[in-house]
Amino acid sequence: MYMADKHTEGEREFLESYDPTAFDRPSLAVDVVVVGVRDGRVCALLAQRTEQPQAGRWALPGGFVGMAESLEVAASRVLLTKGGLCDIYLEQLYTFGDPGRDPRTRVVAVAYMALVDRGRLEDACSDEDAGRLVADLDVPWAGEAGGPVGVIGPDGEQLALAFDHAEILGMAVQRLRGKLDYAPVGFELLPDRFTLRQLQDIHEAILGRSLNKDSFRRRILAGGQVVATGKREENVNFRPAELYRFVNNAPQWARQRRNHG
Amino acid sequence: MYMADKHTEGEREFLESYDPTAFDRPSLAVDVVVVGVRDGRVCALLAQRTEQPQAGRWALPGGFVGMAESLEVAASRVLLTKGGLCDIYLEQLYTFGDPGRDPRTRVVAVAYMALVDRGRLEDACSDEDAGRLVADLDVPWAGEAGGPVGVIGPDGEQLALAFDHAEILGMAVQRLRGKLDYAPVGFELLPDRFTLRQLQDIHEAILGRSLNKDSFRRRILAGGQVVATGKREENVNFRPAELYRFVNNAPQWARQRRNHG
DNA sequence: GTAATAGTGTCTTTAAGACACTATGTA
DNA sequence: TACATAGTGTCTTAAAGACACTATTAC
Repeated sequence: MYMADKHTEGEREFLESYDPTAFDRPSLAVDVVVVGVRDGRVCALLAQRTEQPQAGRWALPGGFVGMAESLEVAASRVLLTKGGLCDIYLEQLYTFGDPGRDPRTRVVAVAYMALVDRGRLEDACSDEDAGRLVADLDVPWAGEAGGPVGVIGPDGEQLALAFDHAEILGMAVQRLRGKLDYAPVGFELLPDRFTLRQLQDIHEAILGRSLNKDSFRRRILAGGQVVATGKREENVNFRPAELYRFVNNAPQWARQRRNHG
Repeated sequence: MYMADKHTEGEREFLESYDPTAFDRPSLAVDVVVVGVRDGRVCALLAQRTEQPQAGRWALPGGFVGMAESLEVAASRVLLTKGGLCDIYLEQLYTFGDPGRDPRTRVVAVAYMALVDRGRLEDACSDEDAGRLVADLDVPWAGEAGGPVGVIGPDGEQLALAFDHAEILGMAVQRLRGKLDYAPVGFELLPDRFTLRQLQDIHEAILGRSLNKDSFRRRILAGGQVVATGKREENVNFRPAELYRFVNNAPQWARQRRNHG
């Protein structure tokens, strides 16, 4: 057995018991939660499984990690080959490794979360392929409690998720909510130019509750991460709002945590 | 190649390309950062490597993940066999998978963080074994910036860390700092009965800065997570402080996130 | 008594929530 | 003009920081 022998000392046991070919080892995969916000609801990209096991169920895009490939590169590859997306924000979420989470064999999945604006999300989905779908999330808990999260299909029905992917989606929502008050999450989910109202809608969708308009504006404007462009939105039936853009001025107390790579 | 074939559709490529025996796959290990606080400094358990590669350098306790073993169980096993510790707080930190992080072969490490009070930490270290050490951390950044973290030996010298373990320690410090204001971190690092001053010392050590005494007391007492025991500390040369204990009253807005298992 | 730290009361400052009000676009 | 939303000013409230003050124990 690989298990450490208690009778040897220190790190020696670690090395002596190590033989890269002698033992079975788990398969290693990455699964990517591609998150967007659409009409005030958080949504994610899913693909319907066509083969056993779990045929017909909806799964996160994923793939196995190659021997010479970093986890981030594997996630980017999945994003490109299964969603046609590149150059988007990506961060590691959590690693799911319960034996039995995949009925075929032991598969440990490193989950990543990608944030895309609505336009790019719909491009990823409109690849004619009927097996792909952007589904709204149904979060049954408030605050940061956490737990599994369901998905709602285009006709309002609950979709069946494959494996432990409801848990992975739950972790993504939990992480998003937690990051919202110290990281520029919203800007990854919006186009380059956006109104403060659009940004507030994003925040409200992620948190699952409404926010105070005045306080939100004050907080965002005081934060110094947005700057007015002098331009205004068009094609609206009422007073058009100022368009802002995100600036990464990285103040000294910078709290950004991008890829930890 | 494992890489998805772009010419097939949906999840089919995922399944067709999958053969659990056909391809090399990374080894999977867990590394555990056993964190404590000692004399106002955050410290961690390390073991000196006795064999190549990286012989003489200091490493986190770790071990390979068995085929039928969950990641949490593997981390608990490492904690028990390499530190004699059981039944302590454990949470997943981050997964480190850069090719080349281990010179022997591709090893992906799921890092966990364990929190122990000072007494148990010193028990873990005092196992006569000279290859084991509890070392103070040297955090070269403020706030939540993140980055590698060094360790200081008993004579004040900087110790050489193995592999990417300085990065893993950095992630542990970053996570601890981030959790401090919404999770009952300090209680895991203290004995059952503690004074508010001890709790404040823990917070200050983790954050690396001093805190306002009044505000800290108000915040902790208002939080409802501690209750006075009516007893006082003993063997001090001045007015003894009230001893408190932690209560998990789990209010409805509960923000605890223990093991995500 | 003195020294040293525990613990309280209160003022100031800061940021969020509430809400009334003005501004500016379309139809 | 009416209407709908954008954006501002100000009052209230809650929590943190500052600081003076009292309390209690060892010596």
